[in-house]
Amino acid sequence: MSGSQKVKVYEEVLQQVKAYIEEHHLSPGDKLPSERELSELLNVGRSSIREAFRALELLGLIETRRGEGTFMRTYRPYHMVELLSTFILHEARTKKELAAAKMMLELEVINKILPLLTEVHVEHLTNLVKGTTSEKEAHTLHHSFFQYLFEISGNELLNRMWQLIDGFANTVHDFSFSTSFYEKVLEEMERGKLNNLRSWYEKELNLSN
Amino acid sequence: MSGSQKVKVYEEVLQQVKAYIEEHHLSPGDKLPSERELSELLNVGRSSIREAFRALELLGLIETRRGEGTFMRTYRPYHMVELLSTFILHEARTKKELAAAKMMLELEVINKILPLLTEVHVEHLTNLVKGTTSEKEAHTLHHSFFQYLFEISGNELLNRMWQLIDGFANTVHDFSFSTSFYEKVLEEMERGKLNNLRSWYEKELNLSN
DNA sequence: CTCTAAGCAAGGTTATTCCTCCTTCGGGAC
DNA sequence: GTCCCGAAGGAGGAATAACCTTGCTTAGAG
Repeated sequence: MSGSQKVKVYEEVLQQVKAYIEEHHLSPGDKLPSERELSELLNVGRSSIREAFRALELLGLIETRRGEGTFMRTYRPYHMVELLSTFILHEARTKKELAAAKMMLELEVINKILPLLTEVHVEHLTNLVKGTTSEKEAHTLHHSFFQYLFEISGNELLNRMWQLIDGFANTVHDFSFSTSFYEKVLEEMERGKLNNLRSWYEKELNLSN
Repeated sequence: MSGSQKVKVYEEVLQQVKAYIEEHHLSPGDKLPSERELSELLNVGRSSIREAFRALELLGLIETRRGEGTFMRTYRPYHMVELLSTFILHEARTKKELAAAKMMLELEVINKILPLLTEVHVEHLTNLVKGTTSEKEAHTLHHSFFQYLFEISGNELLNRMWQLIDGFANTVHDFSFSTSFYEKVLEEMERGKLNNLRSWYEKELNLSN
């Protein structure tokens, strides 16, 4: 009675778990309380705890190992990504928004690392591009290329954002770029200036539409 | 037992639900089978169905209305971005990283709306800036200014990302800008070109360090 | 000291029960 | 005939108990 809570228990549990994590400063790899323990601690049924845990697991935020327990995990787009494809298909708008966000992040990282770039970096990137011949590897190249840039930049936040968006984007759309794109980028990187980058990028996106 | 299933039931359910959706061509708004129905159809416990459903619900892929049933939902990527933001922002929260992400988004939105800008828009923004005198209102100005730009751009994903970062950043640090910044931006907006924007931005950020 | 088996803790899964909310539908009042 | 109200059924929300499997720990046999 007392005015019926609109909030579902499992949502409340999610909040509590989040609070627990922050309070105890849990990092990836650390163990969360057991389902039974939490169930008693929060005064909710074990099923509700499990519903919350399964949700977090699908998100890729926790990992649960049978016979051992539930653990924090470094976030990586995961099971979720595969599922999304079924649900997104029709949304042309979502597609565009994801592409825009992805481009923004990738342009930004290039901009940021430009002053930090050394010959070693350029060489590494050149090898990546030259080592890619088949179209099949095209996506891998794109990912490695930019992942490397994000590592150079050292900005963990931007990196996370990119990984997130990249994961989503790839379920919706094939973002393969022509190798000439990377070659041009490298060329101008060595010159230390990237003026037309945005327009190249947009050209590539139109091609693959 | 025949090599022990490693796959959890709720994961299997997820696949089955996905298959069901594709097979029956369900679109947003359509109803999914009830928990009890699915439970019987797939020969699994209702709890397992619920675990799968709660996970999908958290991702924003389905919506479940008590007393009515479970329905497909229009996918919105920013829903997920929001969920993950807590954890992502939590991982990397130096002022520098936050500022970089914020700047990136704000520069991006300016870039995007530039071709769409009309006199009406510019006038609205001018009034915002001129109507702000006290420092106390400085943050409000910044928020209204860019919120308006994001609305013009119509990109909900970028908007949501910005709101999350802006909100988080302001609880941790003070990011006030001088009014001359907005004046300069407006000036160049009317000229239709924004060359030095990035450097102005960085100058402002250094001031507030 | 080493190996093994028992025991325990933790997740995996199902079933039952009860509750609350929403929709539907039928009967009676007007 | 129309409108309103209430009962019934359907659907999700939640708790609890029971039982299984897995993995770790540990005490005891050798």
